[in-house]
Amino acid sequence: MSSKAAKPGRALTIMDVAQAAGVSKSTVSLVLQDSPLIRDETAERVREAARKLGYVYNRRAAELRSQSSNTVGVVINDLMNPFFAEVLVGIERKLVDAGYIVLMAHTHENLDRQARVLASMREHHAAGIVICPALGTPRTLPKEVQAWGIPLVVMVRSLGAGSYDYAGSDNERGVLLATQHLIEAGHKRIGFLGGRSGAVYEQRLRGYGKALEAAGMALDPNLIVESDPSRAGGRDAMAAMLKRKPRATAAVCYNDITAFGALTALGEQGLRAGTDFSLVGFDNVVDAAHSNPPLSTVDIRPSELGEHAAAALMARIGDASLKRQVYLAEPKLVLRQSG
Amino acid sequence: MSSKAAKPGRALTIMDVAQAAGVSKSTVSLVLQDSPLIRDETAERVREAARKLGYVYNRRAAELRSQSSNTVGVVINDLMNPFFAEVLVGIERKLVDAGYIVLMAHTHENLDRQARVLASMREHHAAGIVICPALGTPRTLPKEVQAWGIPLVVMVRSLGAGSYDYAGSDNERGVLLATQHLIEAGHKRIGFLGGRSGAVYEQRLRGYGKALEAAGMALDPNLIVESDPSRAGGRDAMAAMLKRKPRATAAVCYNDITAFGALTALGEQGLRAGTDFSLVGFDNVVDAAHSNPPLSTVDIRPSELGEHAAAALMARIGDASLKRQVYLAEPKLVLRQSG
DNA sequence: ACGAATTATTGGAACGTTCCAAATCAAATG
DNA sequence: CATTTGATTTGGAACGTTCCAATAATTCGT
Repeated sequence: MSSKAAKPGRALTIMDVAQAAGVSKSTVSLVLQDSPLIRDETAERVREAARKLGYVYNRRAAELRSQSSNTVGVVINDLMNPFFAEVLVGIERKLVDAGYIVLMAHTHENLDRQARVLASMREHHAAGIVICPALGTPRTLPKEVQAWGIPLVVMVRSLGAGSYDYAGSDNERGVLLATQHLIEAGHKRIGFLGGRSGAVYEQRLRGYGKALEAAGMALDPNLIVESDPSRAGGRDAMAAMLKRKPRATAAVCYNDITAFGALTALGEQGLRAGTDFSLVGFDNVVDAAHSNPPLSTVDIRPSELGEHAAAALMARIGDASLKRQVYLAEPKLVLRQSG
Repeated sequence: MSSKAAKPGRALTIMDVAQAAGVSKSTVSLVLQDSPLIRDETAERVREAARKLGYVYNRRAAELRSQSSNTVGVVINDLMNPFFAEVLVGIERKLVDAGYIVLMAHTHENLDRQARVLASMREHHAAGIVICPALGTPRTLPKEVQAWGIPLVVMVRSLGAGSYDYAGSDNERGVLLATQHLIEAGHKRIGFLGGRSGAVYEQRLRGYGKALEAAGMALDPNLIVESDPSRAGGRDAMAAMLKRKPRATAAVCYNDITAFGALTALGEQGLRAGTDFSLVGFDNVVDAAHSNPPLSTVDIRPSELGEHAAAALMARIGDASLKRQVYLAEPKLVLRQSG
């Protein structure tokens, strides 16, 4: 709003404010920290001077001296997937509301990039890091980052056993629910569509297998088709699935984004999801309610997941000795038109 | 990888490395900056010592002393829109490749939040900021941020006349192209669907009007229906549009995401885009190629746009006296199945 | 082999804050 | 009025770098 001085030689410092207010720099510092040590009257005078001069706090200097930090690193593997965008939004909101600011990096599933940005965040003295690890991330990552002395929470993709904080969802159960639903609807040939590697894939696929098994149905490998976890991937996967005979009549998808792609492939064959083929996704991305047709899916509340990850990180920053924190979103099946 | 010491009293500093390498702290500093002043042999010895000790560079201290910064602020208004996610990815990639790191904030179109995060980035001494301003951002913002001494580039939403750097697209021409296409396809009742306020909306709407005018067609306000720029909004808008009589037979959408919503509404009426109704979007988000059916749209290469914004910012950081930089993506119509 | 020119290295001040122990002030006590 | 107590305020050191001017080491020309 009101920025007066910005020219004078160097930047305004606490000393300039001190002088203008007729107090010492220490007093100004205390005021800026809202210390109760300073008499209200004095504090007000200092604040007034700061405002008048257009002083701006130098957080770098402050953090250097106090060995503190209010920046948090967030590393995301695939922002093109709206699921992660939602998660990121949740994280960011929670952190900013708590007074942090986010150092964000996108790895695009590239391990080199991931290593680089982590190192950079370390150099920047991030107060903590939340990461959704790129595919192929070594299980030793949490230990390594912790050795740096930086609190870490792993998100979505678990990294094997270990004592790191984690926020994710119960993937196995989620897909189990979805598959059961299709079974109950009377489908006899149910496919598992999309996705490929990684812990999440395995967990979801397991849920599929278990549901089939519980219903006494055989798992037909012919009905599992892998793909990139993207819309394009889902489209290709569904196209492939429709070619396999005997044809599936329903499928649970690796995630919503592949389900969207599958919807397209169905449309291209003149098939409509919900009537000609039953489809259910996973994630319940906000747009799942508005796809064509609206997608039945497993809700794991993505942005809440992000908020929980952020909360866990802040808790860990606050107390390094906390016991392991794990948030597992409880999956809920939400039925819409696609299946 | 190899972190040995992390315990000893305080954190490792340049002085520890100096001692271990048998040189002065100044020499170590020079080595860390890859200064050619230091003999190769000495430099190697220093690096070796640093590696052995597990030294990590303290960028905060360095930046404080040198009054430099390698962090850039990026503020985004709506990450839920894949268009912005793509733009962000482009920005991030370009910046990280150039050695910067991104301070990211999401405003969710909230002016308070925007003001807060900008102030925070200022305190953090961001080297520059790229912003896609929240709706209702005062036109004075660029001047204000520049007065802070922070290079700024405005993205997507222009902020009136002024000498700020800008990266966006030729919205009027883009929509004009789209509308002309529908006219040439023989449509007589063409709607404009979705979007609401802001510079972008006005520009796109103007392109629509101009195309109609050039073809000697009257602009029927009844065919313009506003909405949130979201999938849900687009869905509602299309539902509304289909109710107005006489009915439109085609529409150009404010952007891809509303077009996707429109596709859903069409589906719900048993109509298929491309045959029963022609629809064209705007942005060419990557998923536009894989919607159901694939969306005809105006391509403005979102991630490239982000890269250009980042490039402009870096150029400005490098030379404050540069003349105004403006990148306007040249829109290209890409025809797929929806229209 | 000697001073000049060049190349390498270095110590101390500085960046803008916070921390600490000590100094000052006001009020209260005896 | 001197003294103790508690509330305020303060100067200087410290955080871990980089910058600068100056010193030390090396190379060169003759």
